[in-house]
Amino acid sequence: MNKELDKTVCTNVEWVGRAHCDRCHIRRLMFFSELPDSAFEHLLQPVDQFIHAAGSTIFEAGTRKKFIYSIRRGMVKLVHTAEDGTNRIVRLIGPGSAIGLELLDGADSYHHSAIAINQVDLCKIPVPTVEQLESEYPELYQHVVQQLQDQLDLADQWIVALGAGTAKQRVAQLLLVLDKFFAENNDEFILLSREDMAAMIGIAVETVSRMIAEFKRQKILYKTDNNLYTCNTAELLKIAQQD
Amino acid sequence: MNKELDKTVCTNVEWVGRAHCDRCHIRRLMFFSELPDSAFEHLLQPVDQFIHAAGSTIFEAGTRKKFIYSIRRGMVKLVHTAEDGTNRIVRLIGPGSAIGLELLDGADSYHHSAIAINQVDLCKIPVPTVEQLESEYPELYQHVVQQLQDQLDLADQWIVALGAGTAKQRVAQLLLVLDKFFAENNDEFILLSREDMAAMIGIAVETVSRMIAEFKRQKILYKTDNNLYTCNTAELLKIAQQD
DNA sequence: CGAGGGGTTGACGCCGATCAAAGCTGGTGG
DNA sequence: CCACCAGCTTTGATCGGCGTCAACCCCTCG
Repeated sequence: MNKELDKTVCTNVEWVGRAHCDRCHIRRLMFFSELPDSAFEHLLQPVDQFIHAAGSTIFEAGTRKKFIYSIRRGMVKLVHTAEDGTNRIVRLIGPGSAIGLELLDGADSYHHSAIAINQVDLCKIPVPTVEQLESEYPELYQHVVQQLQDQLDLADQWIVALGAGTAKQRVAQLLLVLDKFFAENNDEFILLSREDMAAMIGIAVETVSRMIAEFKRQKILYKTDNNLYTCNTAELLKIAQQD
Repeated sequence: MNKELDKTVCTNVEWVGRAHCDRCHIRRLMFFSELPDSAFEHLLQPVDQFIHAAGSTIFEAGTRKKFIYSIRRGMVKLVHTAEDGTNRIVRLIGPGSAIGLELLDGADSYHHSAIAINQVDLCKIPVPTVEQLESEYPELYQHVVQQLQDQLDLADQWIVALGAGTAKQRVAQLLLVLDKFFAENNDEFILLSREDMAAMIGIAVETVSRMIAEFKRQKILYKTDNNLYTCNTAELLKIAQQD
């Protein structure tokens, strides 16, 4: 695979302000969805809101911080970097999901690196605050369980869909995943860099490029805007599953 | 991949008896490890213990049962079967781990099929019983979270180690995984069928066979007993990571 | 304007899928 | 007890897909 060492990593982060969960207008999507407003009156440590620029690192694998992050907007990749510098994207995380949950479970450092793909808007929640709220409101456990189960399903889907088949099938599957990922808003989705796509499905960058180019030529993949695309899902499904 | 339809599935199951969790001598390994003995006095529905023969199905994906299973002994494979009959092994589960946890989270059917690899000894726990105990003893949530997090880590490891690299590297990684899986007892481990190994790492059966044969010839993999093997982990690591 | 990064395309060689056939093993029944 | 068979494993031969190296294009930014 590709063995590029980290180029200068952009870590452009902007502090938006203290989060006021009791007044959050998307709270039902977020990590504290089940809690009553009163839960936030005496937090051990405050929750802060940040905006990360595209490409900036949210946290790095192995570092011993004590925060989990709930994604409000944008798309995050979880990356595993091997000793030899090879890195593999293990999961894509979007709005409403949380990352760094391994810290809630005795882990003393993050298991992956988390990097913003586009501009990401998130809440940074201290672990002690989560633990405090868990003890006061056991229903929060339900939410953690839900989050973990969802991510486990994602990981399994990753193994099944993106880890087998020919290069063309995998790219088709990947496009379907991206399409579904953005489905809430509209049919359009952001096409990732070829390098990211290659790191997701474990094939060479050039091969990804060839397949994408072929799909474009066959009008299975249309460009609608700058790097917004639409795809013919029926056709992609056929390709992904043939033989 | 291989598209064999289900041959006659062996479902040889033997009921061992009612489980008495309060007297279980391996309870600290099991699903109810944190609970006091008194917790089991008034269970909504009883916990039963079973022995599954090698190859027998514990549950099938999509079926609407209401039980989770805690593995006492043996090895279980979680299998995803695609529409075209292709099946892929998504995870290996061993003693102390639980399967079917998706039911605790609103899922109305199992996400995978679970099949015993060798003889498996397990406890069959009704979901209502778990929910009852969860409400009485919130610390049980911690254990569920732990289980899910462990399985998520396994899935990620699967993606990283078994989903990339050459066929030789993947087989080497797989042997290392098997070795670690059995590490508690001794160095020896059971070598799976070529078909299972192929379904884990997404390559052809014949290729797996070739690689295994090559490792045997190079004395990196020794047969010690019937189908018990030992491996030279240092050498395998070198192979798995080279370039 | 040049430099640099990402994307596309071409040429080539090797890895691994596929098809085919031949050991090997355990189980079954005569 | 042996013959036979079915299923698994091994090995060989062939061919296509894809990784690799390399050149070129396009766009952005200094």
